[in-house]
Amino acid sequence: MSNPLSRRLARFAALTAEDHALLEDAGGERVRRVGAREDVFREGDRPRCLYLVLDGWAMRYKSLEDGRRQVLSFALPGDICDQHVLLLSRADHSMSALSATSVAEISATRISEIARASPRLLYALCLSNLVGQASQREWTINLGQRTALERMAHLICELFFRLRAIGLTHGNTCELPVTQATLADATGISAVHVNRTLQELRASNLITLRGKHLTIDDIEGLQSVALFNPGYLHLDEVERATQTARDGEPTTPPLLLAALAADGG
Amino acid sequence: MSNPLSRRLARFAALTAEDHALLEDAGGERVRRVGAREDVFREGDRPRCLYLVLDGWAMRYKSLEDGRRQVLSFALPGDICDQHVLLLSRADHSMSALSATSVAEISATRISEIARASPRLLYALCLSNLVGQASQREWTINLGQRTALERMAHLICELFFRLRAIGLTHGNTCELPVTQATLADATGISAVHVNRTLQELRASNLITLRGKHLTIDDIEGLQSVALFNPGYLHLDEVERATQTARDGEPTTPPLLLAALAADGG
DNA sequence: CGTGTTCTTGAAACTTGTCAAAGTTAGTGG
DNA sequence: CCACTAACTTTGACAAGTTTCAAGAACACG
Repeated sequence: MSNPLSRRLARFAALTAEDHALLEDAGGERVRRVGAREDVFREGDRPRCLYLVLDGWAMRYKSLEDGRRQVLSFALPGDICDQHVLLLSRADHSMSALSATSVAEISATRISEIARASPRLLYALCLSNLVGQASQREWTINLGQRTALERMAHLICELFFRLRAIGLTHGNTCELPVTQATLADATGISAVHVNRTLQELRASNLITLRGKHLTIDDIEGLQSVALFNPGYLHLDEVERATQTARDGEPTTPPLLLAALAADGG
Repeated sequence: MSNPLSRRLARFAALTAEDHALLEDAGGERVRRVGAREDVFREGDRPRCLYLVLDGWAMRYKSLEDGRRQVLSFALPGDICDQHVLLLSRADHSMSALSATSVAEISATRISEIARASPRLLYALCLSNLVGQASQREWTINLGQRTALERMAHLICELFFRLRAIGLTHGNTCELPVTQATLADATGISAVHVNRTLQELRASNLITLRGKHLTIDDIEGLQSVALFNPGYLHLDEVERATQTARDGEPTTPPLLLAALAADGG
């Protein structure tokens, strides 16, 4: 019940005891420890399995030929690297650990076993995938439309909300094991300006940031600066999904895949 | 054989005559004509079906409360709006036509029929979906790391390559029914600066752009300015997928959904 | 207790945005 | 088919935001 994948998927569907049991040994399948700054997989690698972050922070990123680098997303405990790695012949981006991290390697066949055994789990996996897409869209907007200050505030909001959803906050504080250089690669602003931007957020009494220790002093103020609306994170999708579990079929039209499972199962 | 969905999916898998037949009437299911600047669906709408662009150009976009707007992607003939609309209770972004456009409305049940009837089609649909995600990642990098000039060049490269793949180019020219204001919303730069940037591309003898008529004068030069690598568009994915069709099961580990279809079918 | 990484600061340069107005094009109705 | 209007493109001058470079301070690790 307490493994990260269970907790994650439980956000998207009301899982039964059997569902949890199914996920339980998936988490233990094969665990790999990755040190800070080490890659989990690299652009161009042949995909072998899905990676599930059990503990620690990771990021997905992609580089330009000349060395410029863009962080695509941060992966927190319970997050699965996106499924493209299984369908395409080569990974088109890399993933690396920001702190000491442990990741579970889940084979494709295991995933499909899980999905076939439980329509709820398939539904939850699809939703988890779609939430990843929604986040990528939000990052697109963040980079395209927001100012440096707004972007930083937005990123901090996202991380704080996500950490809170998985129980990794204490009141209004959390860890932020990310260097300013990495924040720069995530927000598309220079490292120097990240520094100035963080100072501005501090000066506005919105956050306190010392070392890797972040405190949100004024979450509403921060959200308002960031034009942050947590909807895209779908942190409470479970309400609708609960109906799914009850009726056997989702109340909203299912994605092609969810539909498949419902009919074909 | 000649409908846009067929052509699109044929890029991702070697389709049989039956596959094409299946797709044939899907395209005709229900066609809606949308005038320029008109919305196909709007953020907050309840999803009813998938939209397939048959003809004309459309865009997906999302707005900030204060009116700033980010284009998320352009949809050309053969493109499907992404599938999130079916799994989430509310659309989290809008889609609107850039020119007179016709879109087919494909119901969720129809999609799942198609997917269940042919593993190849399911596989192709999944790939189509993943290519959309890869594009979104590329846009993230574009906005985060490239300069205004590089971004414009990159966007033009993407559009030209995509148009060529669907036969909508004539030599090195194509239509570009997009105002500079829209290009601004897509590249995250101001409309005025878009204008200057286009002039710079013209001055470098890379493109000719008069009205809605675009000519690429030096595609290699443009790609090099843009740091453009067409790989993410997966314009030639069919090679691997051909194997799929032959062996009945993909040679690379299938996505959870493709796996489902292969086993459950 | 070094030593390398990360954070911070200042000044100057550069890119991009804003404002405002003029020119051009396209579409509509008389 | 012209005239008129609205939408779109182009221009210049200036302001603002952000980057770059360079150097010093703080911190973290072995």
